[in-house]
Amino acid sequence: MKPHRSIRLFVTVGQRLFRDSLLFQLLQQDEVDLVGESETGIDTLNRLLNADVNVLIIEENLRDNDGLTIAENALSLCPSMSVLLISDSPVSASRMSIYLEAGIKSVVSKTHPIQELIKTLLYIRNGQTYVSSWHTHSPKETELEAYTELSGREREVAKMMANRIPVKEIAEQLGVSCKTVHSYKDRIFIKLGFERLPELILFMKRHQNAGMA
Amino acid sequence: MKPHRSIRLFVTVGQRLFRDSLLFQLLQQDEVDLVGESETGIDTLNRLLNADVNVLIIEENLRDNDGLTIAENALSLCPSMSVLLISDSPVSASRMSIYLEAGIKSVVSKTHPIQELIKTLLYIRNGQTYVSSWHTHSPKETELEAYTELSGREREVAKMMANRIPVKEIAEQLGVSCKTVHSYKDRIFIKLGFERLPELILFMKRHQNAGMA
DNA sequence: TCGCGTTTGTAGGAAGTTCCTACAAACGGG
DNA sequence: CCCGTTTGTAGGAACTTCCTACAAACGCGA
Repeated sequence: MKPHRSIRLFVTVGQRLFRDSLLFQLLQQDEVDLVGESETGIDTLNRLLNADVNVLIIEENLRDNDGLTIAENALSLCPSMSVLLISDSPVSASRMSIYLEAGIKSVVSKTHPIQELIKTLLYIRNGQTYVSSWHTHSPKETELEAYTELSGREREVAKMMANRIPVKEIAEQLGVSCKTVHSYKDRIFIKLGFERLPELILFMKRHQNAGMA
Repeated sequence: MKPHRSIRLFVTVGQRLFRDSLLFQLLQQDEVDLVGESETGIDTLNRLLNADVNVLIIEENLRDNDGLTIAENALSLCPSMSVLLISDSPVSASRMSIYLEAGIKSVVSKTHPIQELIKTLLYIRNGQTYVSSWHTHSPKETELEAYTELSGREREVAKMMANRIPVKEIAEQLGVSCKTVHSYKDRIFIKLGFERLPELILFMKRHQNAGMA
């Protein structure tokens, strides 16, 4: 299977600060090709036509309109597009079915971690629907689970890396070669599904705190 | 002058999705050491004491309380801390003076680009106050300005990089060595003040669109 | 308890990126 | 016309990423 074709993405999020940080995050996925962004529903509708959009990520509550309405209109303009709605709070199953009927492919709530959004985006890009698990087990558990998968050495390295200790120094302190430390790093990232250091840092900080509580 | 000591940061932002993406952004600055995060004001107050916080970034409107009140209380607990308030909309000069009087070091609005937040964070870490320019010239202008500083070759490279064309291919197409392309990249990043590819991509996309309009 | 598949600790190579330095040719003012 | 700056070009050192390797330890089922 080929490394999927790129995602022609349009993002509609009201607040610049959050739109920016979301976009930076999304643009780290190298299959993401941003073809447009907007703050409002009307503007989004106006610009969707010229953009050959593949996936639309849109906030539920926009300044000028409600995202569901916009999404419905958008879908009648480009039926082949996948819509991912960002809701303010988790949606109930009944509400979800309304969304699905409207043709929306997935809903991610603002209470979800951002990885959820990215995972969902990658998932729905080919038109599948993705109903994220209503977390029968809390995300906390999943994370702890992941953590316990790390081996002793891996944990040591993870901790040190989360404290921004440079690879070289870690190698010295553990008495192994830099290459070895990199190997641990690779394995940690694979096991936890991370791609970049900030993810690891955040994970470890949260984990530490969770451990204390 | 030494590369400043680290910023012991506490972040209070209600929505997980945005908190996460903000944090990932902030954690890319390697002087940032996250010592805590929270969704609510009360919780923030409870935890500030044990954390030896250096800078507190806090949203203006929290679920349980108003950020200003929390910030004031927080400041009476740790007077040495710098507070950066994230406001929902740009604050007027008069409102700003209220904030400043309360001891808040800076206010960044959710309508601002995220670079503004980071710049401000780095600025206030030593206790200075930072009143961001009320944009006598629009950010658009500043950006265009920056763009015109790129030389011909730099622009070509910038465009190609923004389209995710790999360095090697750029080098071939321009008939120069990879090293040269890297040099352009370096210069582009310096001139525009960027640190990572997503910033460049977003900048170029926005610039293209601005150019078309 | 033996044997075999998996995980863990260890490390090397290739390719790519970042950061810094270099240098000649072109450019732009005074 | 001279000199400082910008532009086009590239090399080196150090580091990261990705992939492969391999022996020792581990765990589980016959």
